[in-house]
Amino acid sequence: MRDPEATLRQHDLPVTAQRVSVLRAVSHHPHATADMLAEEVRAELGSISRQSVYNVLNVLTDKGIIRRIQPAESAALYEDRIGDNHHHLVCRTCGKTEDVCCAVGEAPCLTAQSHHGFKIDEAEVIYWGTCPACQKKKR
Amino acid sequence: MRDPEATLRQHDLPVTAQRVSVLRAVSHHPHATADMLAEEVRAELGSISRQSVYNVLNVLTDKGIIRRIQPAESAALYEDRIGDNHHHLVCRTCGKTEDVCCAVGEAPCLTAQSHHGFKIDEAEVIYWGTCPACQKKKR
DNA sequence: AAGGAGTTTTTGACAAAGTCCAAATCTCGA
DNA sequence: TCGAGATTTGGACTTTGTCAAAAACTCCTT
Repeated sequence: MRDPEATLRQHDLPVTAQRVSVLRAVSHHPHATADMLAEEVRAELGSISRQSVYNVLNVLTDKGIIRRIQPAESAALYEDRIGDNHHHLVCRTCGKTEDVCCAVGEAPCLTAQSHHGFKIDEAEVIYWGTCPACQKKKR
Repeated sequence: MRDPEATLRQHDLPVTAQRVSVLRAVSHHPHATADMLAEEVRAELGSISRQSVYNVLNVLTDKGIIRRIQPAESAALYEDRIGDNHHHLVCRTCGKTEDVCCAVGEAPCLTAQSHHGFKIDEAEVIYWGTCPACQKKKR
């Protein structure tokens, strides 16, 4: 994210310290939870309410400025990188999350064979496995 | 699910009324939440504690007798149909969930290009879209 | 068929992640 | 600089689920 303020203005969102800081936090810490981001923002601004973090994250997500991912058994994670249709790799043991390029092609990168009349707009893919660190620990 | 009792015995699980009933409920109502299943079971047994529903669902999931799916913004859903590596189609508006056959092949049906050293064991795919009913309502 | 060891079920408290609402505060155009 | 309208706050509340201890039950053994 080059310039949080400019990004907000581009989307007709009033610029507030909370929004700028949350946006910067998401940018610097991809795949962080709302809670982790709140910590980050507090380090910068001194304080922010829990509700504001959620407000900001919801607005940014609605506007398509950031993307929300919600792997099973985890709080929602947020990321900066949007529009490139990449997917995620999640460690079953420690929850570590990494980006992976789309295996197939353009979004939606997969097409269901029988779509039951649904109008599909996204194919979300999560690869589940064990990260290198957790593989070692288990041995 | 042909015979809930036999299934439980095959997995060395003591047969209890609660387990039999929950298993039957999952079988008759694929993609139901723990809460919906509890309702179902109450209609059959008269009552069951919330904790027992979770206990049973957890045991059955651990044993691989049923499968848990957790689409974003929804409570966990359970289903009977396992081992065939099918995926899901979820309506963004009403949450309606349907099965779709795997678009590619055997499990894990996709392989990430760069796996970052992870040992991948499953590729979970969720197709997001709008179901026929919700498409009509919006117009 | 009864006894008992070991599981399950139940009950009630607790926790995490979010949302709802109203009051206070802030942003930005005029 | 003012003020309308949007945002932030604080606190209560909801949902989904887990923890722990006591009561009840299952099923093996005799």
